[in-house]
Amino acid sequence: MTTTKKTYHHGDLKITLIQAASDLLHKEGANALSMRKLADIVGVSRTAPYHHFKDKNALLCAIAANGFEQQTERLRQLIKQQDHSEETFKKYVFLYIHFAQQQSELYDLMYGRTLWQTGTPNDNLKSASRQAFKCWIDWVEALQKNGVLTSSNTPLRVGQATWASLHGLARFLIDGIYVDEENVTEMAEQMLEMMVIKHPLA
Amino acid sequence: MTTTKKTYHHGDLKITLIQAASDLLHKEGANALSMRKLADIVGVSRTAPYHHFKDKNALLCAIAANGFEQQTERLRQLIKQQDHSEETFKKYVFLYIHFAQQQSELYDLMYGRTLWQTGTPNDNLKSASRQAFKCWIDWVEALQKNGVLTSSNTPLRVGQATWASLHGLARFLIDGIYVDEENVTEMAEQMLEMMVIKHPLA
DNA sequence: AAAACAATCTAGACACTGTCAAGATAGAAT
DNA sequence: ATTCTATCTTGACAGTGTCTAGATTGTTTT
Repeated sequence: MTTTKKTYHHGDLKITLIQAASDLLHKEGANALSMRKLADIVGVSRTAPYHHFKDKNALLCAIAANGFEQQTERLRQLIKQQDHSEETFKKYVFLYIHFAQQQSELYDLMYGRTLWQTGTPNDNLKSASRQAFKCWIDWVEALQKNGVLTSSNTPLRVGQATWASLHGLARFLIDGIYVDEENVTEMAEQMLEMMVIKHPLA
Repeated sequence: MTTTKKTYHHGDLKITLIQAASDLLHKEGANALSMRKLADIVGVSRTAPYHHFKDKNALLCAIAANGFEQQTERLRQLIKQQDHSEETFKKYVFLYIHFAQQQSELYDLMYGRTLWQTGTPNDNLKSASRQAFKCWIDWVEALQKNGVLTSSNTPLRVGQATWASLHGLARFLIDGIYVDEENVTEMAEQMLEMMVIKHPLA
């Protein structure tokens, strides 16, 4: 017994489970993520995880909530460092798509029906996703004031419409239909052209 | 034995299975659609369906392919009856969203990762979805020529971008995140405003 | 320090899933 | 009439989520 301590009580099981689950999700996909396999990996009995998560849904909610916090933080960083310009907006669009591609399984979990429709979104998850949404809407409002996005509608509506568009592109990409990875840049730029207000050259 | 004939061979099993599966999918959702339950409903042993479909994936592909054919047909009808005007385009946008809402489980199967990423899309499915896509791109080209959609890019790119936007809205709606049913109309209209070219009033 | 309690972990079981293998039955082709 | 083939059945296996009852440990109360 040099490094690994083998006590009856694990000690960190909850955090360890979330980490192992996130890892497994990323590496082998949502389909390969089972409670039993997870318990095996962590080195604990099949039912041990149920003392920290009510059910599988709860575990997945925790992972998804983490994802939302990551994404919110990333957006906050970008806004803080830079201005509310068209360029920053474009940068975020590419960042968003990139995130969806790099973490496609996590992205699916965060925005997909597994948790929101089939399952039951946690309070934690609901709050984390709401925060991400609010952060976006606030920024959209700033972008509207700067003339980057249209002011023909409320920040809420414009925010929903733009995010939905982004989301659709992300989904086509990671679900593997109608759009392939080669043309992501072109696609995103075409989409930006539809979203961003065209100003006469000064 | 008045109506139901109880022969050893079913006769129509393949078609019956597709119909029962579509029905079950629509009424109880993809999660409730299992091969065994299906066999039970149809009144046949658990493994009988496997003589008509290689596996569950193949059955789902058949259902999804049907969905694409329906959608293509609907678009063709709309174009044939009407012109390539902005109004027709708007009509289709609402039709599309309506389809996604009314047949949300089918929509998810058609465009989701279950078949395209996790599973393996059938040749039938690939062909049906490609046809739907081609039909859309052709129409986009006509709409570009009529000045409804932007000509700043190829029909392919504009078609991808617009469809992806629609898809994103549909997904948010049916997956139950960030958009609720009350505001569908407003949302769709905001999206249309981003997509359709604004002409100076004649 | 001893005893009661609560948190955590375990093994066993149940119902469910997709699907493989081996055999039964029926209709079609020879 | 016999062979062939398509179709259907039963039995089995490994995998899933999760419930129950019991074991072990750490914490609190006496």
